[in-house]
Amino acid sequence: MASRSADSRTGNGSPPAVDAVSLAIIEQLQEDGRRPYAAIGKAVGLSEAAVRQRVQKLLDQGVMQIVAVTDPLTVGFRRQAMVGINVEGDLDPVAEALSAMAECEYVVMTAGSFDLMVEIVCEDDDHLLETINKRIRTLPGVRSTESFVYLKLKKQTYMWGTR
Amino acid sequence: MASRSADSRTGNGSPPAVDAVSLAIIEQLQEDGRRPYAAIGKAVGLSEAAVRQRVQKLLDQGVMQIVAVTDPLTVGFRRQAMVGINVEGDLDPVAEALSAMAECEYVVMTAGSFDLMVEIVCEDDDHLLETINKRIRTLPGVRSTESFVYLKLKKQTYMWGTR
DNA sequence: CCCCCAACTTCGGATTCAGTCGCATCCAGG
DNA sequence: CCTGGATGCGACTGAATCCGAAGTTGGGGG
Repeated sequence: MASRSADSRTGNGSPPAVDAVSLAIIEQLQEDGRRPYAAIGKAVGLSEAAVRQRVQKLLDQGVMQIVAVTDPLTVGFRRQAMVGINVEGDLDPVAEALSAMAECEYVVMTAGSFDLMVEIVCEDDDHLLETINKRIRTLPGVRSTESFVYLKLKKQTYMWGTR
Repeated sequence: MASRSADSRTGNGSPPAVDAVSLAIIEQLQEDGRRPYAAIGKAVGLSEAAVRQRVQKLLDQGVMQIVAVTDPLTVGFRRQAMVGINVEGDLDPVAEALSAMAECEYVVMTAGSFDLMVEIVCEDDDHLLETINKRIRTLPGVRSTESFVYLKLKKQTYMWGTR
């Protein structure tokens, strides 16, 4: 029962370990997020209902989500950049502020010569400049930034766990 | 008609501009990749079949894909890093080699003090070291690398075009 | 003016989804 | 060893959804 208390923890404990069958289900849905439960069941050796229950649980637990992902260029976002940021003092408030910005697609705290790295998705050069210069660099605690404008996206997969 | 010939091009011409209705459909599927076509139709003002046809075309054209995305930590990948790379000569062969590696989730050519930036997803420290030290740094043309190990992922969305 | 193409709607049948039930298995405690 | 509770699975049923085909409309281009 003492071990039970650990179960309620959100993420990085041992309990939420996804078993091999659920991994196989995830792989199926990574190929096609709309694949019918029956087809998945046949592929992984489970009944349709069992697959449905597992998928529902995986979604509820936040282990995976099923979403549409788009090519930014074709939906009108022509400028992207990775921005490395150095911060003075506590990282959290800066990370929170960045996360609240719609243009920040990706915010991560890192070890190395940057404290934070942020991926920015913008419509055009003006939008990108405005975002970096007026909104990020003016955040309290931001000491310096370095931008890496995207020239060409060569690979982008969503296949974690498919190895 | 001369402009017509450009239509056959894969991606970055003007033609594949996604109209407002398709954008609305994409937004629906970004919220829930399995939402029924009828529900989407009601939301965007189209019949169920019309939505289905548009979704199929968007998928065929590669404008979007519907996939399951997972939290790397919960499926056994505990070490991630962004790696900035400087290259000697042509970037393409290096980018190709990186794209072929399963551990490289994300490969992009950039302007700035790195030529390439790559996101690496690994199971543990050994795997990460092996990947960076033995497989990336030994690629012909790679002049230098700089690694940014992830300490905490603060935000990760898939909402391009939902603004 | 007519033809053609693209996109939409309607429609019916096959499939799939969403609950619910009972059963087998597994563990903890008596 | 045996019992009680919880969990995960397969089977079943009605309702919703998916899917292909066919018919309709509207707008260029010849």
